[in-house]
Amino acid sequence: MGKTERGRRRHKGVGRVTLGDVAKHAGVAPITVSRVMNNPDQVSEKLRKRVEQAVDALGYVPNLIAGGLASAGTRVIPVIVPSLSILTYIDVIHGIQQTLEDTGYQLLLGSTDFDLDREAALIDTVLGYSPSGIIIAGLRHRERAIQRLEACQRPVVEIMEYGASCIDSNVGVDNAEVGRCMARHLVERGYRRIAYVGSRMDRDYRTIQRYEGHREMLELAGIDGSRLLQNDEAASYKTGGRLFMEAMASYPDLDAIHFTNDNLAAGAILEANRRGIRVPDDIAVAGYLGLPLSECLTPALTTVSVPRFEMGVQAAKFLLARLDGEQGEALRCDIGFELIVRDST
Amino acid sequence: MGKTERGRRRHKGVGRVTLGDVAKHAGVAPITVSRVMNNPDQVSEKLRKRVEQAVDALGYVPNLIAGGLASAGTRVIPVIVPSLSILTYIDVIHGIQQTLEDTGYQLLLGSTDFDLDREAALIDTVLGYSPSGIIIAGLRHRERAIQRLEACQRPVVEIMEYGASCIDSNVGVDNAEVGRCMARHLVERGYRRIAYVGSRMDRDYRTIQRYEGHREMLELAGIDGSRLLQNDEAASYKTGGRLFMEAMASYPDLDAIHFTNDNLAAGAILEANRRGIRVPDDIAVAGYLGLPLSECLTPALTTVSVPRFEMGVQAAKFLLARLDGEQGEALRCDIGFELIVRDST
DNA sequence: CTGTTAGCGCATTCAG
DNA sequence: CTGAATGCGCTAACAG
Repeated sequence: MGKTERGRRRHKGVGRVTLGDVAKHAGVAPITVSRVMNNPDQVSEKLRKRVEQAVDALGYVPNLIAGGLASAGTRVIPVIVPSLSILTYIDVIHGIQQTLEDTGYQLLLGSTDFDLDREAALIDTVLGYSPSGIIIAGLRHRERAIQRLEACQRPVVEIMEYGASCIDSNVGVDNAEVGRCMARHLVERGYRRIAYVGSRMDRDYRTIQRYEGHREMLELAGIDGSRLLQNDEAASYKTGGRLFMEAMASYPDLDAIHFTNDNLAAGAILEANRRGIRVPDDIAVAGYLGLPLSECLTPALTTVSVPRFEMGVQAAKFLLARLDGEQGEALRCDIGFELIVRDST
Repeated sequence: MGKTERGRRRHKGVGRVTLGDVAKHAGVAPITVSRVMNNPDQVSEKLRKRVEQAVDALGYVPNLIAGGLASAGTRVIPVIVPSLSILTYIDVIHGIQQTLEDTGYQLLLGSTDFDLDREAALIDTVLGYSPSGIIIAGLRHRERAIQRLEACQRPVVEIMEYGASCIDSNVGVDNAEVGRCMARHLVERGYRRIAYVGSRMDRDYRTIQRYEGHREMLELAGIDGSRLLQNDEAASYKTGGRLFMEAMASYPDLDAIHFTNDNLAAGAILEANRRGIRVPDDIAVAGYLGLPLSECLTPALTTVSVPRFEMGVQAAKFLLARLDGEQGEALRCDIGFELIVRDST
C-alpha cells in the first residue's frame, strides 16, 4: 500500500490498461514491453515470455493513437473514391482491402460524391490521421489537394485512370483507348449507325474520355460519332432500359448502341427481353466493365472487361512497395482491359 | 535571432505545421488556436479572425492523432463486416457512410471473412484507434470480443440480424421470420415439393436461420421441409444457374426452389432463359434481398426485400444518438422486410 | 539486450 | 474571454 493512487488524474485515465501497467506487472521498463509488441526479436526469450504473460493477464490492447503520435504515423490507409454505390469502386476497394488486411493496415474510407472540393477537404481530414499512405481515385484534383498530397511525404497511389503524370504512383486504365477499342469492334462488325449512351456523364469525366475515344474511332472510319444520349439518373438496370427505348426513339435508324457501362447495357438487354426486341438483329448492344451479369444474359453481352479487383491489388502492392522503402521513379501500371465479344453484337 | 532552433529535434519534427506554429504566427497561445478550431464561439471575433488568417497562411491541418490522444478519442467509426464481396454489406456500409460523412466521422473498414477469431482480433485492433463507437455485423461474437466491446465504454451497434440481446444497440432483420414468410407464400401458392438452395450456408449462420424458418413453416403445413441443397461456391449468377440444374436433377419432382439470395435466384432464372425452361410453369423460383436485378428479369423474381441501405442509415443514427449523449436502454430496431410477389412464383 | 530520458501535438484543467 | 502548466500513452534516441 502506499504509492498506489498518484493523486492527480487530471485527464480521465479512462481506466484502460496501458503499456506502463504491463511493464509494472512484468517488472520491466515500458520500452521493453513496447519492443515485445513491435520488435519481439530485440528482446530475450525470458523477458519476452514474462511480458507476454503480463499482456495476457491484464488484457492489454495497445493504444495505436499514442503509438501513432510518438512514431509520427499510423497504420492507416485512406482510400478516397467518388462513390460507394458504384460497383467498380467497390471491387477495387475489395482488392485493396484483401491485399492490405494481412499486413496490419486498416482502410479509412472516404467518398467524395464526384466533388473535387469535397475531395480536397477529405484529403485534409484523412491526412490528419498521419496515415502511412493514401489511395485516391482519379488523376485530376484541386491544386491545393495536390500540394498537400505532395507535402505529406507519404506514398500516394492514384487509381482508376492511367495517365501521363501522377503525384507518386498510378494504376488504372486508358479510358480513351477503351472507347476506341469497342468502337472499332462495332465498326468491324459492320454497324454504321451507332449511338453512345450513358448517364451522368458529366459527373465522371472518365466516361467522357471513353466517349471521346469512341467518337474519334468512328470518325476515323468516316462514321458519324456524334450520336450521344444521356440522362441524369444513376446507372441502374432500369435506367438502362429506359435509355435503350429512348435511344431507339431518338435515332430510329440506329443499328448499335455503345453503353458507358454494363449496368446500362444489361438493363437494355433485359428490356429487350421483356419487349421481344431481338438483340443484335434489331439492334446491337455493347457495354463496359465486364460485370458477372454480362455473360449470363441472353444474348450474352459484348463488353470490355476491366480487372477491377486486380487494380486494387496492384494499387496496394505499389503502396506496400513504397512503405517497404522502394524509392525513385513513379510506379506506374496500365492494368489493361479485354474486349470480350459475345452475342449481343 | 536567439531563441530560434531549440537545438534538440530528437524526434523527426517532420516539418508539418503545428498548432504552436499557428499560435506564434498569430501572436496568441496555442490553446486559443485550438479553441478557434474546435469551439469558435469561445473566442472573440478579433482573435478568431487573426488566428484564421494564420491558419490559412501557413496551411495548417490539425493533427487528429495528437488531438485524439489528448482527448482520449478520435472521430473514427470502425465498421466490421464479414465480407466486402457481398452486396448486402456494401449497401449497408453505403448507408452508414452517407449518414456519417457530414458529421465528420470517418469509417474504418474491416472485414472478417466470416471468421469469429479474426473478428475478435480485428476488434482489438480497431479499438486501439480509440474510436468514437463501432458498428459490427452480427449478434454472435467470441466471448473475449464481447468483453472488450463492453469494456471500451463506447457505443456499439450490432447490425444485420435483429435479436433478443445485444451489447448496446441493434438494427437488423429477423432471419427466421424471413424464411417463414417466403415459405408461407410458396405454400399458399400451392407449391408442395419445395427445396431450399444456397451456397456456403455454414459460413453465414444467418442463412441457416432463414432455412430453419423455411423448414419450420413447411412442416407446419405438413410438407417435407428437409429438401436442402448447397455447395461451396461464392454466391454468383453462375453458381445460381448450376445449383438450379443440380436441384432439378437431385429432386426431379420439384415444383419450387427457395434460394438463399437473389444472386442465386437470378442466376437460376437466367439459366432457365438460356435453356428454355419455363418459370414458374416448369418450376417456381424465389429469392431473398430485393436486388435491383430481381425486378428486371423475365419473369420478374419473387423475393423478400430488405432495406439494406436504410439499415445502415439507422445504425449510424443510433450511433450518433449515443454520441449525442443518449443514455439508457438498448436502442433496438427491427428494420423489417417486404415480401414482393412477382411472376417467378 | 535493457533501461533512461524526453517529447510527438494537442486538449484538459485550473487560474486570471 | 485568454493563458500556463501538465500529461494523454507510447516510442525514438541515446546510453549502459
